[in-house]
Amino acid sequence: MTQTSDRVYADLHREILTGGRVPGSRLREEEIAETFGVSRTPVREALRRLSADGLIELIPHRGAEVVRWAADDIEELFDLRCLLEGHAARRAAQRGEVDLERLRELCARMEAHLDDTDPRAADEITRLNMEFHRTIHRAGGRALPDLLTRVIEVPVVRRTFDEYSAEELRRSFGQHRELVNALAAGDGDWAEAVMRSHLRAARASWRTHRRQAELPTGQEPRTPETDKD
Amino acid sequence: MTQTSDRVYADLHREILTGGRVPGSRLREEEIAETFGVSRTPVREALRRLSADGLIELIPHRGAEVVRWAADDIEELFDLRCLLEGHAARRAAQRGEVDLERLRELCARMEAHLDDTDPRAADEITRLNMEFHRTIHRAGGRALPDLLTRVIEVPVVRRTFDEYSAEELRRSFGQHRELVNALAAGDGDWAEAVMRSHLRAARASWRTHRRQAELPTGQEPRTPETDKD
DNA sequence: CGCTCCTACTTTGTACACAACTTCGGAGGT
DNA sequence: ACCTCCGAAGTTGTGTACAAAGTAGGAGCG
Repeated sequence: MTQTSDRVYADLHREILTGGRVPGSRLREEEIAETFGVSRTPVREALRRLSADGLIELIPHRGAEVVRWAADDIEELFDLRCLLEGHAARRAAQRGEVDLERLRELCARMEAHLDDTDPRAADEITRLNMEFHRTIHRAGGRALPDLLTRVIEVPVVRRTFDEYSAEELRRSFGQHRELVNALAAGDGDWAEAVMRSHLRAARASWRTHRRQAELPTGQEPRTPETDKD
Repeated sequence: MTQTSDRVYADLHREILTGGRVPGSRLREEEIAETFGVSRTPVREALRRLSADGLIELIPHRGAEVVRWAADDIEELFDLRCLLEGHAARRAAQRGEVDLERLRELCARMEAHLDDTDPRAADEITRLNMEFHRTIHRAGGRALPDLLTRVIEVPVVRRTFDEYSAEELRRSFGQHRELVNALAAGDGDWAEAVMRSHLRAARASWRTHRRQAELPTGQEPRTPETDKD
């Protein structure tokens, strides 16, 4: 659990989220064990944790495969995220234990990448943005962070901020700043409203880019394993 | 994963929820392995799953112990449950794919135990009630059931319907019936409202019985391992 | 030609042995 | 008397071997 297993988990986790492991592809224990140069034992533990995260599905005596999410499921997750993160923002504002300085620092670091043309800038923004939201989750209560992890990671799969236009980025960062203001004011209603609109905007953007990304490839009409569910 | 591990997981899960394993007590792999007559390997897998459920906490090189939940944390979980189950009820009503016949059957079976004096009746009602709520969760979307499991199981620890008075039971069952009506009507607002009041009532009952159970024992002021968190 | 059954292979599930880490106790020094 | 350091006991982490289950391919039969 502590060292080898953690490393395998973290690496597989990243591979799945960045698209190195395609949804539907199988994960064989031995193959992964060889790749990382470890035995199957820590690999198994890592796979169980990924399964608990909802990122892969374990089938008895058959192995694991990366979960495929239909568009409807992602829509549902956006709704849940809106609900739970709105709640987290409200609670964080009311309890007043949120680390405002840290949030402002994260805002500044994200804004510093506004005119950054380096392709890796999107990854960095994604990381900072995740940390920004997580900070609010933690301030919202004890049970919220774990719950939100399951809801957020999935729609984030294969999606980073490189799909955002400069204008969308600017608006998104502006909402972050307003969120910090609402939290600083201790106004739960305000914080929840900003968070909800922030996430609705993200969903709208996702819908737009999804349509653009879908048509060219043309691999959607098949729905290989989804139809039997 | 399939046979031995599942059995160990299910048994430990039940032991924790029924109070056989007290919060704060440690779980040693070897002891559990001997008790069940299996090796440590499936025991480890079961412990990881319980950890993912939020029922136990794993400490590297030290072992696992049953999670202690403070009263404030349980309050928070009731809030989240209210939020998510209300959402589930709304969605279930709007989508109209809920199995109304099954819900009515579960209602009838619960009501049949209203005048049952058998002490095991409370366990049966708890089981039926859980199934009633789960049916609605499933009708509310794909991601909701797993999410709600984590939120609901914890406050249910060591608590069954034997603490309910006959009047509380009757009111609770009446709310179930009204919920079915709201779902049948496809009225999302109605369904959500009924669900939320149903759960708020449950929380009020929990608060009352908690105060009664707390004072006699007098073991609360110590807070053994909680103070360091 | 198609269907069924059987065998061989692939992959996961469990047991067991050893290594690594943490913790607690006592001996020694200041 | 107290603090520090060292060592032994106990518990988890990892590696490896074997058992069990599932899957796919081909041979035999209808």
